[in-house]
Amino acid sequence: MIEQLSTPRKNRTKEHFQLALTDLTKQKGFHSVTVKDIVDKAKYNRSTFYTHYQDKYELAEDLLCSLLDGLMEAVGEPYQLKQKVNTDHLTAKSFNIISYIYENRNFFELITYQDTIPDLHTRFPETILKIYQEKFEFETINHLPVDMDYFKRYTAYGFFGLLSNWISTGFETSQEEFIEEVIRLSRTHIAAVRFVGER
Amino acid sequence: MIEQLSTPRKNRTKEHFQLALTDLTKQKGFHSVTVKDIVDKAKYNRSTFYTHYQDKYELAEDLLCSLLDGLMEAVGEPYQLKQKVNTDHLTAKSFNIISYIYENRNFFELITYQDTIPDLHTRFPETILKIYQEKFEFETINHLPVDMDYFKRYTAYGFFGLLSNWISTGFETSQEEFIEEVIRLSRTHIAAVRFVGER
DNA sequence: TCTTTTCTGTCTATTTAATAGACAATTGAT
DNA sequence: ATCAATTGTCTATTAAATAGACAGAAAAGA
Repeated sequence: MIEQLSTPRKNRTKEHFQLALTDLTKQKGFHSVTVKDIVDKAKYNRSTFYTHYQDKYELAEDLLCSLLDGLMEAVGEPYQLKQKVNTDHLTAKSFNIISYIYENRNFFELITYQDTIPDLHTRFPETILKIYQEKFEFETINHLPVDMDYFKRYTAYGFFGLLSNWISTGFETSQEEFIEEVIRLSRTHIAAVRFVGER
Repeated sequence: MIEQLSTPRKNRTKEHFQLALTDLTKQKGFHSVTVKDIVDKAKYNRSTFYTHYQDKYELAEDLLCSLLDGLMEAVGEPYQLKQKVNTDHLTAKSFNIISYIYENRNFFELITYQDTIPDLHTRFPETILKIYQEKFEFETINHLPVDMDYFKRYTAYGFFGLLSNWISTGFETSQEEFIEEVIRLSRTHIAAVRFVGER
């Protein structure tokens, strides 16, 4: 009698629709993707689509949220640090944002398209910023006094710029090399990082 | 009242199990893949697995058949030729075996693994041979008389050797370049090809 | 422009694939 | 030798998925 909002079965079906939308968006651009295209690709009945989503925009929103929420959560675990870490000791392990994006590159490649998932181009960098705001604490080199809000925005968008390039070039440089580059640039003005706990 | 042997819904579920098995086999080797692994990966209930397959071996067999049958069928269409074609006029369009393998490279990469889908290492080349036997007719350079059974076996396994290398090197050379190479080698002893119709 | 086709969103009724869970037997690892 | 995990088989249950109709909107063609 209790109808579940989320079950393994529902999630599975939704994921298949999400994957279909991702591929179709790359193929023909989001605006020209039809619900029929999606159900044909995912091999479901058209009725099934409407039991889960109102239209393709709701599906796109769901897809976007799934991956951006996933990105947020990926930061906390499993390599969460408890004390502050000097940037000259930063290791690749700290950067699970990067590995998350790489693992889900099939989705994040969508930022290289113009006619793509709605709001992706704004909400992806916003999410990076949110992570910086909520999950990290920074210490400037020589304790230079700065407005930390601005500093976080500055470094977050700097990082976003590097990420965009990494994605757009088809992940040419390896994860490890890319992380090294990010660390090198961080050291120019960040003395230490603290990863803020979830609770 | 009539129970269908194959429905879109069944096929879809089976495909998901097949994909899960493919990935897991690459990850940990076929012998150590469990049914539990498969259902966890594909996100189905374990009971569901047994409504479709007896065990992982039956799934493997199904997967193997799907792709080898697909390969057979890919030859006939859509570029089936009706008259004989001189090898110096062979074009890339004739080689839909190659494009099929490339499109399904996620599966065919399994030949680069030792502990892989049972019988793949023998049945893949056997299928290539079967295609040569049933779908092609050859004409040797200068009409040199040969036992055509042997000739087909010889050229089929030669082609298989090239394919194996192409797959093993991670599809380094492009489809087009690879096809050109195959054509060049074919010309050394094949004067003409005829694609045999299905019916 | 008008015509035709395709797609949409919403709605039924139906069914069957998927689920949950128990069970003893088997396997694998320590 | 022991313990945990997995297997294969079996129930009963259910809700996701299907089939299909419908009028209206949108897109494509003439």
